[in-house]
Amino acid sequence: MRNKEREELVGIKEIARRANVSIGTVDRAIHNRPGVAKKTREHVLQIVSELDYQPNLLAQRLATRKTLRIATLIPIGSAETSFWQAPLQGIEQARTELSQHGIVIDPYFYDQDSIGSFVEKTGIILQSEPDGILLAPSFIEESVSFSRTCKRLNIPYVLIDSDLPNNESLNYTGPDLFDSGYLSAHLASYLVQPEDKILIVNISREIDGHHHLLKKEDGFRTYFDKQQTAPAIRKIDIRKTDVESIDNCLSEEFRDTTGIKVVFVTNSRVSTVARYLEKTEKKVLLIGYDYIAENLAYLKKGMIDFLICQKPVEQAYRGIIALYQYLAYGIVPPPKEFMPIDIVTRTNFHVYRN
Amino acid sequence: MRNKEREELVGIKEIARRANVSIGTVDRAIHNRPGVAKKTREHVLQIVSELDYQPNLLAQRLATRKTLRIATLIPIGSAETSFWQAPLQGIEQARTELSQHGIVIDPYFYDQDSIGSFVEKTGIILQSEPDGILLAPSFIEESVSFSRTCKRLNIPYVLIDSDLPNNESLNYTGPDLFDSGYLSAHLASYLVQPEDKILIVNISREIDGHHHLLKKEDGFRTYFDKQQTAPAIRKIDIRKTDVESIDNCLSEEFRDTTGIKVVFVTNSRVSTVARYLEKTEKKVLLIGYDYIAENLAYLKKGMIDFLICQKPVEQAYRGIIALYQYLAYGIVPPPKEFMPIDIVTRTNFHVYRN
DNA sequence: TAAATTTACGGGTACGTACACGATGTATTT
DNA sequence: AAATACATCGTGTACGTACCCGTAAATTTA
Repeated sequence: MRNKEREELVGIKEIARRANVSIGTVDRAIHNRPGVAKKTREHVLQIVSELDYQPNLLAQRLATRKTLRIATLIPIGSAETSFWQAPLQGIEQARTELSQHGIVIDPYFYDQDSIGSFVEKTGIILQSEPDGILLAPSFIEESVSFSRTCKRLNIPYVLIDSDLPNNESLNYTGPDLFDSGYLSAHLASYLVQPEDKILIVNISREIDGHHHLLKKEDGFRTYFDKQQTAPAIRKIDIRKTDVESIDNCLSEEFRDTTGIKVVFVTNSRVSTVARYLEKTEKKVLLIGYDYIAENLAYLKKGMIDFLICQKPVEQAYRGIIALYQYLAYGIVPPPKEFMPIDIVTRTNFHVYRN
Repeated sequence: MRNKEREELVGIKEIARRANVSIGTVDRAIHNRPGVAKKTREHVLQIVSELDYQPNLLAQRLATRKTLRIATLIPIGSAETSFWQAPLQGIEQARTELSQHGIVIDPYFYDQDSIGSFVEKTGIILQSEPDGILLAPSFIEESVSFSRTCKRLNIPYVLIDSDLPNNESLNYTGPDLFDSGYLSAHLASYLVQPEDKILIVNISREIDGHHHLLKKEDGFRTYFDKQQTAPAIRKIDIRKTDVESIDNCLSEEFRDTTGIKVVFVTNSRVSTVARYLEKTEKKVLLIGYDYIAENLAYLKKGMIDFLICQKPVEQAYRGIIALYQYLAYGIVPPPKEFMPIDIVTRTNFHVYRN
């Protein structure tokens, strides 16, 4: 560690010297605060651009003793799926890092099965008057309504996990659902012969609202629509998510249809399908979603062949960082930030970063 | 943006007040600099731990006007492969971010085909007395020798891309080559029938020294060794890297061997194989390495099916960050940081982050 | 034209830490 | 007992920026 070999870093002081004004005036000019003559301001800004002045962010944040408060609203991890632990982890990570920079993050949670809880929490958040909001929307209409309110109150918000129609958020960081379905079909295409059949399985209480699944299915089908020869594709919607109902629906399907070679489950509930296939000793290839404990168990056993993952931890982390950068430095993020579509198998899950 | 609601952040000043000493003494005690009575020091440290004092990193780096200098040494991007542009990009990214924190990064390059250039550059680097070094080793012996010198001079160094035997570096950030070969075999296993044959292709001037390739091949074979039924595996080593030589070698192989269904190329030169296969209109599945322009072109066309990628940009970026954290804050990184093994196809490359 | 007001600008202090220097006190030497 | 050495500690300044406050100059009003 050797001492500074100062490369004459220009600061506000040097600018003041060159412009023959005080540093106070330079400060006002740069932040175009009132109280500086037009001519003086132009002169100062002239020098600022000449010297390509870059403010020292350290000193800046040290001097502005502002505390930015960011509220996050995501579903709470349920017993049925541990998926939402991942985004929460990303939030915690951002919280730890940013606490050094005077950022406070307040996490809020809603019940994915209760619209009321969602509306309730949005009210509480608005009351706390945060400087920015990160939202993982589930209920389309209510979320759109909430986002309008944020817009009106001039509170910037970012979305993760799922985008909203006609969205005007500062940023969306999440998957392109269509593409992930498309990729799944591409993978499936390697696994089937023309005479084989493919089964798409949607498992969700409300498949209409959750257009998640439909977009993935659409992507999946679109891939095969483009091929000249395509296997037969069947699909079932399972609207009761308990084990027994799922077993029944699958049993029925496998009784009626022979030659199913690949099963594509459009969300993280793939483990329940794996459970069924294991129990009934069916030899089919299985593709599903999300790096969660339940699924990994079956991935290791070889019951699940491919998991499509979209870095939920990083989604939340990046969302907050984008918000932070905007609030603290005025950096406007790109409106859409699509996450990579990762393929996780039993031979690479051990080094996967969720 | 609302004003600070100071949550009485404890600083060195508050500690000084409580301990009835000056902030100067607290400073000495914390950094255990000399000049503090044993009793006083203990008292101060007592209070420090009671208050769970966390130094303000902003103020710290603002006050210590040290400039840390990090030298990086990687191969220069050659006409034959653009691979090394990626790590360089990671270096540049780190450089941009860290310039705010008083870190200077000096990139050096060597010619991957010239041991002399490597040795020469290591000499220049040592002469510049950097505070830390990031190295992408190619020549095993010379690199080991260089690392010993660093050790002796007490200059911390980190490795990327490829580890060294008996390595004592501060950190290695890169792929686990064996695992990546193993994964490739797993993918290949979905693509073949028992009667099919698999061809492994090593393309490199010095396959002995470049044990890269051998480790991957080892991982690949190991996978099939564990299976009860395995396809026949053939392999060829191509030691001349010009187009003509590669064409000849491949022609010979495909003339002598029928039923080759999958070709596994153990490095980024897979595009040259794709070129051959395209020209000769062979219908085989192709697996190779690295997200580089040459390969992407064939990926899009469907001539390459899978590319295994290991985030070279991030490797370099993380390596430098690890070095920075160590030099600036004394944070010791984990010795090995294995990168994820990513599977890139023509349906997900557009959102891949190299 | 003098007084009142507004506008423009400089000076000073604070943020939290590091470090040089100087001022104490205590122990050792002559 | 005085002189010296040394250990211990406090003070002051600096890092680069923000922001408050006071004052001088320019402008308007009486």
